[in-house]
Amino acid sequence: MPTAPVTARAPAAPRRKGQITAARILDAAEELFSERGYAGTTLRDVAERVGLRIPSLYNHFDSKDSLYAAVLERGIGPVRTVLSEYMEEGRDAYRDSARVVERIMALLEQRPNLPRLVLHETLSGGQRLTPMLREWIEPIFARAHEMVEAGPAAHRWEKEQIPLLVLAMYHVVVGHFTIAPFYRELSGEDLIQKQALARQTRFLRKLVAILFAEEE
Amino acid sequence: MPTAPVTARAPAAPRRKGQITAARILDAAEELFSERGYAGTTLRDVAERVGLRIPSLYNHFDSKDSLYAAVLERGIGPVRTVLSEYMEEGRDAYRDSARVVERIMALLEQRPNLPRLVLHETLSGGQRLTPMLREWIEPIFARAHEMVEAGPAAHRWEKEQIPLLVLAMYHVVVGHFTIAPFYRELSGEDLIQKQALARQTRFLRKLVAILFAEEE
Amino acid sequence: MPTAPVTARAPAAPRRKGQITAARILDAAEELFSERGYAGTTLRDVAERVGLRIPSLYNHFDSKDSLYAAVLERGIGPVRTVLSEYMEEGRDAYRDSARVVERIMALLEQRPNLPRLVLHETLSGGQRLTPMLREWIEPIFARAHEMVEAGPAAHRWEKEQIPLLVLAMYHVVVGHFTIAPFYRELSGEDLIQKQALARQTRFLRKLVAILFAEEE
Amino acid sequence: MPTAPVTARAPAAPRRKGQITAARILDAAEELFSERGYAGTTLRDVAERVGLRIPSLYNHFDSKDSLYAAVLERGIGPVRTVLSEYMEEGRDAYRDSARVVERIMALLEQRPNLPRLVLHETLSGGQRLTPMLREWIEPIFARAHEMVEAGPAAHRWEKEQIPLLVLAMYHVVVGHFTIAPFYRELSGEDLIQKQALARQTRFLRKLVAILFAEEE
DNA sequence: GATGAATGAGGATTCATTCAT
DNA sequence: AATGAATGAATCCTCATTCAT
Repeated sequence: MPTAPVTARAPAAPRRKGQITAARILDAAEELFSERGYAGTTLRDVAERVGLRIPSLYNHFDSKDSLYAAVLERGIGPVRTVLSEYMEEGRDAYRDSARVVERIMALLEQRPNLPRLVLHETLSGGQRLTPMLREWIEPIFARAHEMVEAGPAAHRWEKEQIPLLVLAMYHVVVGHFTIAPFYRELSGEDLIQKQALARQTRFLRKLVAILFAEEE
Repeated sequence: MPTAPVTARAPAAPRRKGQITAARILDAAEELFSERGYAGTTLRDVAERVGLRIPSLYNHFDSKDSLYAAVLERGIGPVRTVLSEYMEEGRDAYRDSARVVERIMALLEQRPNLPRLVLHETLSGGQRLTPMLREWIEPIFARAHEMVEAGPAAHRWEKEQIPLLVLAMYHVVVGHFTIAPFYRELSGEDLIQKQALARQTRFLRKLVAILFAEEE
Repeated sequence: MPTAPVTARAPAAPRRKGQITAARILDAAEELFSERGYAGTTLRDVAERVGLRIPSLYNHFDSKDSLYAAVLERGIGPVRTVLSEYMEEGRDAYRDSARVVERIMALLEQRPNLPRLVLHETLSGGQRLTPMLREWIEPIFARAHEMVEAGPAAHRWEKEQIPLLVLAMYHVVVGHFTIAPFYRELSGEDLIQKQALARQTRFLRKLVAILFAEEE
Repeated sequence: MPTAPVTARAPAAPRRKGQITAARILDAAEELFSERGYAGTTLRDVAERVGLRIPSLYNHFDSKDSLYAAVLERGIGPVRTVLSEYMEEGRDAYRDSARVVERIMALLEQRPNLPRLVLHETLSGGQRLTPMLREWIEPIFARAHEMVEAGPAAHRWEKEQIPLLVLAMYHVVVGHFTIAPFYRELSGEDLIQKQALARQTRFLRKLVAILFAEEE
């Protein structure tokens, strides 16, 4: 999907090559930015990985900064879409709460670099992301908050703990992806493999069940 | 040497001026490294924050790299100590499990930049940290694993989920600190303030109770 | 070829589109070169002003350098023609001396960027212009010199002052055009407008009259 | 004077070396900027001429731009001083009119690159100079205007010709310096040599005498 | 211990130019 | 004739580091 639809139909190949190159640049940049952060990534690295010379990058992006913005946008865009759909879905959101986690996991499976990308921003105060994320994350927190409050586990958590619970879920979901490269280095296991992700999804489902379940 | 053993002598005796300077450099560097990562932090930034000129830094540290190592060492050292104590403590570790979280939280309260520092390493595969952390984190995982297995909640979790559970706890503990600067930007609330940390500790205690509790 | 001999054919027949484009490029380049000099002008600027993309310029000119040469040639050509005519005209050149100024002013009115263009060359030692100008300017100086010597004001000026007088006239004529953009910025008045040029021409006539007049 | 007072007295050599270097950079930059303009001058050229590496320039100036500004300021400063003195001198300015020319010539003899420097700015509309020169040149024109109007030659020139006359004098004075490198290329003679300058000053004095003299 | 000055290495960016389409 | 894409060379500038003072 990143590399353009490539809908393969023969005729009218309009500017295809350029867009493919642009997508390849985005792919390379995404990996590097998510791994090394903005400052730690050089255009030389990006160009090398794509198999281009540095100035060629400028045929597709105006600057390192705008390349970074494009990477971020491409990654966040779909998530934003899914989440905003979810936001508006229905009032009985609690019932879907388990499904949300799965949908997000499915999404991140497609773009496993995204959490690391976002985390880099997060670590530095998110100067770049804040405007973008404020409108994205804020309603989610609000929604989640209200969801928990209305759910069966409401009485289990003090009101002031609910944000912490939401944050905790966020950390567990996102953390799984962010720790992956390090975990691989440490244990040899790749947490992002299909199988590992399935396991984690199951785990998350259970976690939700336990934490949001009614206390008997 | 940079970490300044605080050579105890007369307690009122002011440390050598040089050691004070070194500590101030470490402080500044810690903040910057944890916020911007290694590549994103320049010696100019560090020097400016300390109120020195760049070459003066070299009177206290051999290189940017060794400054970074010193920051890491100073931060991680105490944690390592506490944890290794804990590792060797006794076999009835489960009983202490709740206390561990609190001790770690108390530790991180002293050095709230540490998680972000470590996370930066983590994100990039931890080339720098791996050797250091392998010996630190690995036993913890092992220990935790065995702890959970021996605990009352063992039957609740499938065997293959236990590492995920441990990781999850790690993410929740660490994530709280790493998201702090961003959360402040977003909501204005400082998650690292004494009060917020106390609340989070309470929350964690409950979390542990729920997740590790015996299922009735 | 760039200067487009205007291959005469049917006078009404529109020049080839290519030639029109070439002329538009020359126009844009002339303005930019005269304002910013060779180094300060980029092909991007030129292309933008013409409404083309950079590579298209190469359909009309071999290189930035040859474009510059073409601009220079197109500008200087006519002046050279007029002057060489004048050079050969007659021996009684003095009588025409007033007329020369007017003819030159008329010429420069058509191509007011030319003096700035030449001046840029002049400032840098004229590496590019010297060969072209040596054969152009030198005879003029010679001629002017001889003209003044033979004229009625000869006794007023010491022999060694005559070159300075000629140079002075040159500076006044050329300077009027070169200072124009700055003068406009400063005072709002455009020295190159028809009216202002007419005034300057009258002023020059008077100047010539005074400086070359017989002293009684 | 550019290279610092160097008042040679032995003691207290405070930061002498750095200022000397800075002055040498200014010297080199002045020559190059005046010859090739801002865009045509590279820091590599400057550094080479000074015998430094490029980054060293940044120990003395913040940027190419600020180096340029410093060159301009150093050059224009003294002229500004002299002229502002002159501006306020006395009401009987006409009597001094001849002397002004000589004083300006003396000044430019010290800093013969200045006119070319200024001319470069002038050619491009003087974006950089305008603010600086507006306050410098404008009063001069005003003053000169009033001077001529009050002088004995007033009736010779139409009122609207007076600014042209002032401009003409400006062009002759400045032009002599700006044409010098080209003239040397052309004729081998150096117009900036002491002797040549003396001759030009005499010529200017005569010119003033003629143009501002009473018509009999 | 602190710093001004110098510098090799490298980083982002621009520019003129080429080539295939 | 026009242009998207690619690129070698160069430009300004920053950075970590060294050294003499």
